[in-house]
Amino acid sequence: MPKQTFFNLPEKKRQHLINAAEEEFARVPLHEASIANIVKSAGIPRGSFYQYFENKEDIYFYLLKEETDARRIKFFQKLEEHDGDIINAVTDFYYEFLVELPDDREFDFLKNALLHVTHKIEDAFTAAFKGKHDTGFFNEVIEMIDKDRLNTKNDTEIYHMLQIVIAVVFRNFVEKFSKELSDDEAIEHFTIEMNLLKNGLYKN
Amino acid sequence: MPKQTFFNLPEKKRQHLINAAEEEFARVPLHEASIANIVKSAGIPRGSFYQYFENKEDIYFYLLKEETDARRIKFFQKLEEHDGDIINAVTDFYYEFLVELPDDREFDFLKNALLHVTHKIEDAFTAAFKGKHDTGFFNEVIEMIDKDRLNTKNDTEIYHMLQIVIAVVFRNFVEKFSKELSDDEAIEHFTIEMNLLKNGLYKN
DNA sequence: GTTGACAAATGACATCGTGTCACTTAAACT
DNA sequence: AGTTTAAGTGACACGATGTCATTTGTCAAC
Repeated sequence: MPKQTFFNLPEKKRQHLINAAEEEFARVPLHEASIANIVKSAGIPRGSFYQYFENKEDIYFYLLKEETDARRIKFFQKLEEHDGDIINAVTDFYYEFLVELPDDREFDFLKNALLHVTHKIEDAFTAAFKGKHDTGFFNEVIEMIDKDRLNTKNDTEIYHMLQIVIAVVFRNFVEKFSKELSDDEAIEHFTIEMNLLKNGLYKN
Repeated sequence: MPKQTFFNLPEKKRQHLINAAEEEFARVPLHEASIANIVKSAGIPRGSFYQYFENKEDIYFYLLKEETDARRIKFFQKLEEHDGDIINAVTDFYYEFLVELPDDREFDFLKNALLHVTHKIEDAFTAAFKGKHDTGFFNEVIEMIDKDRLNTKNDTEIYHMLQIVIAVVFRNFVEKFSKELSDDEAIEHFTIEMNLLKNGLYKN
């Protein structure tokens, strides 16, 4: 977490710094990003950066969380819109994400994150869906899901269903970025996989 | 790829260097590993390292490929043993991987890789299953699969089934390592998810 | 309005890591 | 032996990180 001094900063200066950081993280993935570039672009001295943040990761995960928090709200909206149909909700979510493309900087930021995923980054992303246990979002999703459509009413199994869906959604994002699929191709692939998940891979 | 000079090295010296590198990559993930440590531990001068490899990534992905190549062969064996039943094959594969634990160094090496996955690392792993298009391994798997068990005979859909299976297998490995699950827990989770994949998430 | 105390700002610096390059040594071939 | 080609070597230039002693700013109390 950023230090208190960061939040005490005048709005304008704080935005400047955030912009500079986003720019750098859109340019290159986390491990290639340099604090030197951020402070240079933000026009602040190096020492100041360390007044506000512990290190590079600190500001990175702060920005990433900001980003994913916004998406989580979107996801819950979709889940409600689709009456707890998790597959429809997630498909709509994926579709909307691709179509109303974030601006270039945001796009590149997420692209870099997804193509250079570490476990911590994946956690930050998936927290948008399943939430941390202590925040209770996971349970919230389970409650909102329409269990009548599902093959089971067992919470443990539903938990694993969510894990599967998240893994496949994630994979599709990565594939979209790494193979530079068009939106249409990406959505086609996504739909095929969601249907396979629904109906199962094997004959019954 | 390592340079020719590396392969020209006397067996013993080469093994020494490989050992030193594996040790370092077992200690910390790729981006924290230092060439300084490797050459120090291997007892070779820094300049020599660059005679053999382009950089850190070069030796890392070489080692990772060695590792995954061995596993790919195992996977094909399993696929044959289980008469093309991909889920059974992959479950057996997962089980065996966990039980006949690699030695500590190998274990930590893979753990570090899996917990700090980048797209390139994931590719190296999944290549073990699906192979590169140009090597034809993907087609090979498709041919070996018993399509009669599947919900479709369409190659495109089967391709996506494989992608799904790979994504879920991958997720289970990461979960096992990140949550430090016992082997029993890991296998239980895996089995649940494989059954969900087989039968589908939704009622039909 | 001066003082004192605390928070924030600053940039030089110590440290460490990378990749290169000019030079040395060894090997192979004539 | 002499020449050419490959491999070995470590000092060095460069760039990045995180720290710290010092300076600057702020604000309440007197």
